[in-house]
Amino acid sequence: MGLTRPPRAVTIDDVADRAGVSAKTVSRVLNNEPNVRPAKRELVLQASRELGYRPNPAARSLAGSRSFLIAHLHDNPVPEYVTAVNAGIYDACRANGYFLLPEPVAPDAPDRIDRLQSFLMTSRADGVILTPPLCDDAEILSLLKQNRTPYASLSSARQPEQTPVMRHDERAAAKQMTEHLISLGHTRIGLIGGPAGHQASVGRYNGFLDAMREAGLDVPKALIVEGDYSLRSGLTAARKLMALDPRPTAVFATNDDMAFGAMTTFMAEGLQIPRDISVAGYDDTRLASAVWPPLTTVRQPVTAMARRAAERLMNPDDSLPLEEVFEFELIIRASTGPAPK
Amino acid sequence: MGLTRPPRAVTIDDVADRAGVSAKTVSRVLNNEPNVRPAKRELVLQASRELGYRPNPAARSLAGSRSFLIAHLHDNPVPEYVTAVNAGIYDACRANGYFLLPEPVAPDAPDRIDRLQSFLMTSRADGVILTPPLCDDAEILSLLKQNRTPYASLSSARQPEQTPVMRHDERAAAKQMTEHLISLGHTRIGLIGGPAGHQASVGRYNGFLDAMREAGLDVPKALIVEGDYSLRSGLTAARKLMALDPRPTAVFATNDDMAFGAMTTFMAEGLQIPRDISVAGYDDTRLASAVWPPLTTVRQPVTAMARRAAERLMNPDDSLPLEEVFEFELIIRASTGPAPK
DNA sequence: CGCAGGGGTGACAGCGCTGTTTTCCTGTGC
DNA sequence: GCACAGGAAAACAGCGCTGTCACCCCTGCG
Repeated sequence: MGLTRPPRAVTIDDVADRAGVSAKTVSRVLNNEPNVRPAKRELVLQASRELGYRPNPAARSLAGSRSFLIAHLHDNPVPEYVTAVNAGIYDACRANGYFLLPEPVAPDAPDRIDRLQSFLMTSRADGVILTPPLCDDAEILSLLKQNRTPYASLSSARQPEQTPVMRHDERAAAKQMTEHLISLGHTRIGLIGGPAGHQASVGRYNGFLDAMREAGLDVPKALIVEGDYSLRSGLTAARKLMALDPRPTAVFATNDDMAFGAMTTFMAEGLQIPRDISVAGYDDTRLASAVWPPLTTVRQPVTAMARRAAERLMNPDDSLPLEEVFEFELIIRASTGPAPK
Repeated sequence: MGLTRPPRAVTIDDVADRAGVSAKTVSRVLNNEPNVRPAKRELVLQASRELGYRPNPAARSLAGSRSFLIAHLHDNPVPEYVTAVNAGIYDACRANGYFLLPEPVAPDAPDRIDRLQSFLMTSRADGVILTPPLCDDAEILSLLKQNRTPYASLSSARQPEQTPVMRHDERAAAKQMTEHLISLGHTRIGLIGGPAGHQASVGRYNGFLDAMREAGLDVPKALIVEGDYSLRSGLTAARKLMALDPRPTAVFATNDDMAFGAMTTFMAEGLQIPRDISVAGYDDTRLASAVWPPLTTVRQPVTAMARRAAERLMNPDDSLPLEEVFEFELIIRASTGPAPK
């Protein structure tokens, strides 16, 4: 059983021989270590190029006791989000000679901590990237700490440890989106929020309140419905909002999936969007521009944030601020329009 | 620069000492090699359990000259597809002690062959999973052959080499879908096909023709429009179909994204789906059930196929047939309905 | 009762790198 | 012209496993 392939030739010794230097010097050159005369450096580089030499990662790992692996722990149910994050980490890894190891974490599995521990020990990943909602999971953070595994996160929550955090200002974004709706004449605006435990939910919720309050608008409890970022929850939340009298003329769902769910409910009930009701989302997933009408939403630079997080992990620099804040962008499309008279 | 972490303790020697056997015997037990007496086997297993021993993958790779890495080369633009494939490979890898290494391949980059070569040499992946449309790329197949890298594919095309191929019967699926439309009374059915070079396109196209021909229905050239599996191409293809007189009463898009594009065009033009025009897709992506109206489509067991492909790669068995055919499923939803009078 | 044959086991030598130590060399100051 | 510091380079010893081979001991058979 199992795969075995004939080993390939070129080793560091071949390069050393060809360049007329020691293996260690080759190692120094290829790892950009100091104390090599430029002439020799060039010699080594050329020999390496001519032979098409690629260091054996297993040997490097074993000798250097690092794996050149960055793990991406993910439990986000939206595949596009995971893909976007992966893309960013991948870029950074490639540029630094690391590899990306994506590792799904079952959100509610009771043995997820054990499995994660096992993953950390078997993979020997040098560092870990955390994304919401995993990044706010205290158990996991403490497991990482205990394993002394460095990590960086894409999160909005305050982190308990001194680790790099990439984020955008969700509160400001949600506020702007709400202001957009208000500027269209809406006064009864429903909010479909995320689960209360979820940190991203808090910022978005507060941003919504900020805008409403500043505009002097009332926010009755009934206008705020809790979802869980799933499409299905958007469906049912929208049904609750529809049942109100008077019903809201606009709905801000705090992620695109719930917005899609809400749109489906409204359209199934015969409402026209945005003529009868406006809908806004959050995240600018791929389908936001694909559905009809295309969805007004907020775009955060997920890939760039992930890239940066991975870079920070591979090139630690204590002089950098732990937190980096990225720009978001309001994407106004056809799903939001003037409030009906 | 770079990450370095304090090495962790437990090695194979620790386990050997505790069990009172040689390191080699521990190795034998943990690799399920024969010639170990049950009693000793149990001893080793227990010692290993007590110490929480995890073999160092770098050392295993170096000594055994295999990387325990399965690469997933992907250039499919639909993130959900890639995610579904990843999930399957991941499962199989986990069960076999391998790791999954996803590697994006830029579809049209001129240096993609060089980059891939470099990837194969640096990663030392033991095997590769190929998905459409990459799996039909002759240059890449020959590169793999040349590197003696084993691979398995999810493909519909006949493979030039003796490698495992997981597929479903696209022609039959497309035929069934077309028959579904015909049974609803449609006679003028438009087809939005994939790019001509794309192998999956051919089967779906032929299945469509099969059904039309069997029903004795005419298929004028104008009813067949070529897309490229992107949402945008669905948009424009639908516009061409709308311009026809008489216009089709149903459209079969050979993937969901193009179907979404078509739906958007139709709805933007004021048509109601399925009252005025029916739309069917292919792939059952996550959003097929999320848009309004939910999309009638074909589901192929992508994850299961990917899992199997990876299993076949890790446990080669010449007695198995190279090709395995998986069941598809017609998912009838609300986007298709009776033909208008 | 002796011997071939084979299963069970351990000793040993690397896999291809890098960290550490040691040696060599070059340039400086007096 | 010589001692010496410190940079450049090589020597060396592993990292933690697995492949190979030698060995032992047991069985079955003549």
